[in-house]
Amino acid sequence: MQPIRFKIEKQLPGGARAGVLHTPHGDIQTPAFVPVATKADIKGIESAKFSSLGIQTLIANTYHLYLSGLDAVEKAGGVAKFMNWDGPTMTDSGGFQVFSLGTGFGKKISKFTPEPESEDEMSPRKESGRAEGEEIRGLFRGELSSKRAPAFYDEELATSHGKLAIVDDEGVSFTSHLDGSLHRFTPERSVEIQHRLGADIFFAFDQCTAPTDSYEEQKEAMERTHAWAIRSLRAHRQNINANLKQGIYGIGQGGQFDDLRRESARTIGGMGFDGFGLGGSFSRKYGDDSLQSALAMLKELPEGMPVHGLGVGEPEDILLGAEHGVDTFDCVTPTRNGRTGGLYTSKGKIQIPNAQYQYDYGSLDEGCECQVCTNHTRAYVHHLFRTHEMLGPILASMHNIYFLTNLCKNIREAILNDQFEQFKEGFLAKYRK
RNA sequence: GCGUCGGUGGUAGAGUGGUCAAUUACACUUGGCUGUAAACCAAGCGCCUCACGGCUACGUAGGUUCGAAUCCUACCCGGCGCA
Repeated sequence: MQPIRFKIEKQLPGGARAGVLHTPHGDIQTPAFVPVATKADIKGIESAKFSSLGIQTLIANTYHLYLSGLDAVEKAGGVAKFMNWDGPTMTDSGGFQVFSLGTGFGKKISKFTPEPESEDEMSPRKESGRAEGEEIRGLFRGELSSKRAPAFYDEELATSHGKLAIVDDEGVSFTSHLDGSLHRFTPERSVEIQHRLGADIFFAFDQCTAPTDSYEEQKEAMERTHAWAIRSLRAHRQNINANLKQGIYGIGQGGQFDDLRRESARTIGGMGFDGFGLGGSFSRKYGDDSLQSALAMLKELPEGMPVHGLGVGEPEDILLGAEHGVDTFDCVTPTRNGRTGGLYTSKGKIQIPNAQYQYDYGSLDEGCECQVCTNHTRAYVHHLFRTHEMLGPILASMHNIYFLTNLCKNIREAILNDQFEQFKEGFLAKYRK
């Protein structure tokens, strides 16, 4: 029996759908928002509070837990048990870190060739650093036997421009952002770690890109992601025990190019994954709306395959995604914004530390029924931020999470009641006011 | 009373003849944050101006100097010591 099963309860002609995602640790009513628990915690929020905030599941991170805590998590019986959370969990593959640790940002990231050593400086410090680098190079070079000249790890290159990671076709080499130690991920390694983390749903190792990357770069990353998807899936299928308990989602890429997106969806969709992840980076700072392109993938996927939007978390984007049939959304927005003073309200985002809220004794978001809004005022949360009390970021994060889980809940109900359009228009009219 | 050290922008605290409207931190104002290297980052923060630029400023008042927050004199205020 498959660990992950998805049942669509109702689907609208435009694609929006309400469903139930069955996992070994319970059902997820979709569309659903999935808070990010990078290092086995939703920053600032204890697991006992999850349910009251509408949280049905969460997503932890392979990269971070691999660097610290993997053994402890595994011995505890997996991320969920470790956190004392009895609901479903997911883990991300670490693929995003390949991007966020510096291979992205429009830079060339693959197939570096060795530079002849320059002999211009003789300081002992330089010397020892280089010696270490040489060792690493030799190691990685020796491991690889593909006909294509694989990239190798070059410490100097990696740490220049603030980069910590270098990609090649086999995998990615990176230095820990914590202590600078050297590591390497491959699809097989990512899957193995995710087996040990034991989430109900985990993701294939992929290469994330930015919408500012060129067509060639997007294509290359997409093709590499496809190759890694096959390897991830194969690695997973070889572990029978894990197959009984965990489902694996493949990730499609393609950036801002619809044709690549469609090709990626068809390719990944046809591999036999339990679900599909919309890959990419949808931050507005890139100025390009690659989310629209990503949504082009939905029509290419096998019917009934659950779809997860990776890193999609602004209310407007969740609405847009759900409208096209995205079932689950994970994002750091509620916790990161909350921690830094940004609050989601039905009338748009506000900065609670701003001076105008000092004597505002109204609730954070009028009409919100979350435990923060029903118990505290804007003035109080403002004060907590001004005095740097940790409760401020906690309360703000809690409210934001509720705001997004509740948004998804409302979307779901609207779909089931054939009122999606009305709900969407009503929400946006107020939110964008 | 004598001696001595010190008085700098909202605060603390650099600067000790020109490159000083004045380092830095905090505070303050406002932005930003989309698979978390993020309890973070950025910008602004004397007055006027879109800007170029101008004006007023480093206890107060004078003075030396081409030029002073920086040197001198007096005074005011504060710390410390001696009476």
